[in-house]
Amino acid sequence: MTDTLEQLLDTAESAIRLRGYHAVSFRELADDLGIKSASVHYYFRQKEDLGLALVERYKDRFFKTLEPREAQADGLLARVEAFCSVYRDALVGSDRICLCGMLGAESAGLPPALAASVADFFESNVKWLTDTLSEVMTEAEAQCKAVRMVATLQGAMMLASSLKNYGIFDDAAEENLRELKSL
Amino acid sequence: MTDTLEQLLDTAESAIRLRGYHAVSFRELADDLGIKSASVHYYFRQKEDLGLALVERYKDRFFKTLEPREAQADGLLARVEAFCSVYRDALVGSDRICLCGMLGAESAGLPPALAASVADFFESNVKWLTDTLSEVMTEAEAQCKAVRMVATLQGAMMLASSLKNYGIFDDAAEENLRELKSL
DNA sequence: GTCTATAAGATGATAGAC
DNA sequence: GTCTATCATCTTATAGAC
Repeated sequence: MTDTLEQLLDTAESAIRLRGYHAVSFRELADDLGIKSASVHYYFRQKEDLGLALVERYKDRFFKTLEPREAQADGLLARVEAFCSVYRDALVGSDRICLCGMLGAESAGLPPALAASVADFFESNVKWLTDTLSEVMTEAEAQCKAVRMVATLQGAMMLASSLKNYGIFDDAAEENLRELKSL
Repeated sequence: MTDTLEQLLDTAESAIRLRGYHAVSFRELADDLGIKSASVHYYFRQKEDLGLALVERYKDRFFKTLEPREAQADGLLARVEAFCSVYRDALVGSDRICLCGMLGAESAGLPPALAASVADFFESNVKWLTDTLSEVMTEAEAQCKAVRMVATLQGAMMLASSLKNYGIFDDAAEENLRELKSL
């Protein structure tokens, strides 16, 4: 039996990734856990604090999932494939888009600190890919391709979710890799 | 002086594209227009009706903007560039992401009819690009590239908005076209 | 840690006057 | 068309008991 804090984070992440930050309330999360909303406030004084904790946890998890896959990958293409596979697992494993994809869209309506933490996730993503791709091209070229790849993966999650068809994510992601292979 | 309905649609679209469907209220829209929320209900009985009207108007505007640019474009590449330019103008002209990009992310939390109308926007987008690209490749290949292109444009809007840097959209979009040129 | 109780305000929506 | 008035409900958040 997981403790309440962990259950709370899981439930909140799941709800926000499905419907967005403003569509999720402390009451609803409390109901899901069989507690009262005042108890949710015990863990997170404000909703913003919950959001910040969720994004921090999400970032940690993302890179902790990526690291061993990267270490095991043989060659540039395999490392980029590893990166894409973390995205794919996030989508397919939860039937939800990326937490930061959702919050990134809602950015302008979020508490500034939360929006900044989300932006940091994207910067880290782009940096990781840029560093990886820089092995075989100039850094400027690598950054363009890195930005495009993160944009494609995020957009493909949103599209696949709206159209209720994961094949769409795979089509877009494979197209990404196909281009890299022909390099 | 535009009439109230048009002002209402403009204000609502602007607010939703900035902060999301659930972060926008009838009261807030009424305040922006200097009227009362009961008057907003005169135009749209439910919030869902407003959402539906917004997406319909957005779809119309998108394709009415695209058509003359398509007609004027010379060759496949120019036609795809025309498509991308409608996206770019939507982002840069309003300092906001695509209405359907925002609602697509929030899809699972929206009234089903609204989510369906948003999905239809994406299907139309993919169909237009698939038909265009089919001139020079198989339809299966064209569809993969079409899906990827819409995903990239949508994701790039979200990224550019989160990172507050339009250069990011341009990098991703140009990368899209570069690939097409080398075909 | 979790509860009850409560506050102050927002929200979608309606009835009916002007 | 726009208003006032009102509703039931939800929301974030706090104080203080157990």
